[in-house]
Amino acid sequence: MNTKGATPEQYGLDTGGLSSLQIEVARKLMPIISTGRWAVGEKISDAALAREFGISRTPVRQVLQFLAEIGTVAQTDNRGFTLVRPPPVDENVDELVPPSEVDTLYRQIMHARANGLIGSEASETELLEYFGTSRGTVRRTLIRLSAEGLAERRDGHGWRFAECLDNRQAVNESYAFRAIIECGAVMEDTFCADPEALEALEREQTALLNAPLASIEGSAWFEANARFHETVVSWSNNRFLVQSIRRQNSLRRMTEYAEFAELSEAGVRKAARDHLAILEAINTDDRKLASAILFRHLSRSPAGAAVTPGRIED
Amino acid sequence: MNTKGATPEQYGLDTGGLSSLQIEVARKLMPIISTGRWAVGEKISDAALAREFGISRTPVRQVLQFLAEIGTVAQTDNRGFTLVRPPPVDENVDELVPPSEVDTLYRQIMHARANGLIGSEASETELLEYFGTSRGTVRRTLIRLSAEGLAERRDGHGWRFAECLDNRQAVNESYAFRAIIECGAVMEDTFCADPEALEALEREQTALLNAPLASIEGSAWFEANARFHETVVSWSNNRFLVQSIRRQNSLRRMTEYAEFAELSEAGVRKAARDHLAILEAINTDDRKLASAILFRHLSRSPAGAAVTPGRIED
DNA sequence: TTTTGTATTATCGATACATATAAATCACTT
DNA sequence: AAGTGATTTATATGTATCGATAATACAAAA
Repeated sequence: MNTKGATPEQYGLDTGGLSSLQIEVARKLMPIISTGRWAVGEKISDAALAREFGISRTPVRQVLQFLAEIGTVAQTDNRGFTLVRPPPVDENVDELVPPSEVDTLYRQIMHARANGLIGSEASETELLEYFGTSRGTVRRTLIRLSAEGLAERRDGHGWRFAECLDNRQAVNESYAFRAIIECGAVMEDTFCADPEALEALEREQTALLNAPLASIEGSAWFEANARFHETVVSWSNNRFLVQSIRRQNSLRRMTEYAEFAELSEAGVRKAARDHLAILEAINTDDRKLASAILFRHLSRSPAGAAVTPGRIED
Repeated sequence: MNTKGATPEQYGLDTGGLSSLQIEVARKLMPIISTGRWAVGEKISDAALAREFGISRTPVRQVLQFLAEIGTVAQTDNRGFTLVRPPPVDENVDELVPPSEVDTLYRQIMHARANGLIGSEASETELLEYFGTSRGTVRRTLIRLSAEGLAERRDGHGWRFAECLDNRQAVNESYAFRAIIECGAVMEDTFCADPEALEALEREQTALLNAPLASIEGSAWFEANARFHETVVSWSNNRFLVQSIRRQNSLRRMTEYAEFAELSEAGVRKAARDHLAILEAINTDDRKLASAILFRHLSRSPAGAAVTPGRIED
């Protein structure tokens, strides 16, 4: 691999002139359009979107102008943007709007870590040469990893990566940890479910329960689960509990890169049923029941008999 | 305020020529010497210390040379360093070895936030000018805050601080979190106390129970507590539980500086008694009892009646 | 009055170079 | 052989500047 003077283009990345924030916006916006929030011909307000995303109008307008170039929207003088036709299907998104450099490197590092290609410690320069990116990208990626608890600066020089959930022991500990955190969260005095969010989760889990297995993407399944657990814990209104679950999700996401968890019919349905039962219990404010189901849900059978070794079910 | 070409000295910081890593080492090393690990005249091995701290010999030697300058140790040709006399009492530590710029700014930001001097959102430049430090320091401090979940980058520009870094709320959440973690740890199947460590803790806590209040250093008290809780959780044999408590301890170590936890006779004795009762229960393997005492120990009275607002008792 | 388009300003990111300093190596003493 | 001191090398930091771009302010149109 060429490690010197590498430009993004060499790696097939053509950012199409969009900045990283703009890329982020584009990748958020396109699915929204796809799901039909606006009818064809309807006006799309840049100011509203800016407010929704919590940023200024400038990057939003730039993305809309980009979408105008590819014919998704049209800009009329003094009348703003209107939808012409929904953007090309989501699968092309990566091609149309490639992930930012940081996103890419983030994935590469996670992948390399999960497969043992890089050790638990590394200096910036090492990574820089190994992946052939710029120092800044490496730096920002590491900062992001550290914000998620997946890496931390060592005293002196270099970075240390979190160990991955790469062995039976670590996975078991992770489950035990989550059981403690999540059951504790549900039983907190300050726990208070948000009805809207609860309903959204119910819809999502019901869909997972009924959809044909073949139509469920592995990553979609993972993210739905992660969202379920994180949302439930967030109702505890305790930032440290939430932070812990986020970290766990990040760790689990990382191992997901290594193994392509094949979904088993039984596992998926069981998990979705559990999730729905938990939501139901929360909805009727039977927190003890919710906690009990959660505990069982997160308890691995001690022998690990029913579970393929090293596989992550939920 | 002059923001260009500013040197630490202009702000009253005299780092004594020590780098941030060296400062850290010095502040770790001096208490170790104080507790009498080495007798006067005994040799202090730089290599061993470097190994212990997980860094190279270079910064350790520089610190030792600094300690030689102030007469704590002596360097003899080809015979390394030997202890001459324990370093000046801990209270002078800040004066002798001022905290690093990042440490300082960290505390300043926490303090400013807690007192409403800065809002929940701020740009780097704002902080930079407000506190009169360098860009790099601001950056690294923010990164650290974000790693601890107390701040996060906003999309676009600027940073957002955690909702209420105003301490009351955060401290309550911290207590609730620790109660969940520690009680969960004690009740784990894999929990197994190490007799030696248990005995050591008992000795330490007994000493705290009986010592005259005036003789108890605030920081020593804090560290003993931190050690107690971390050790108990470590017996759960769950790396994630241990990690969580470590993080909590380091967070508390920082906030402790912001508020000057004055020790109250009643508080100190009560805590030490609680700790001893917990150890006793663990020793007889009555884990339910241990967990119950722990829970009460970590529960703040809801009205907060007995506790000075914003004070950290344990 | 609200929304849109444009101009201005503020902030951050990228880069480069000089400096500081931590790590690694090696020779020497004990 | 182990530990120490000095040297070399690698790495990170500090500072400054420039350019990109996000935020904001403002003018014009609906």
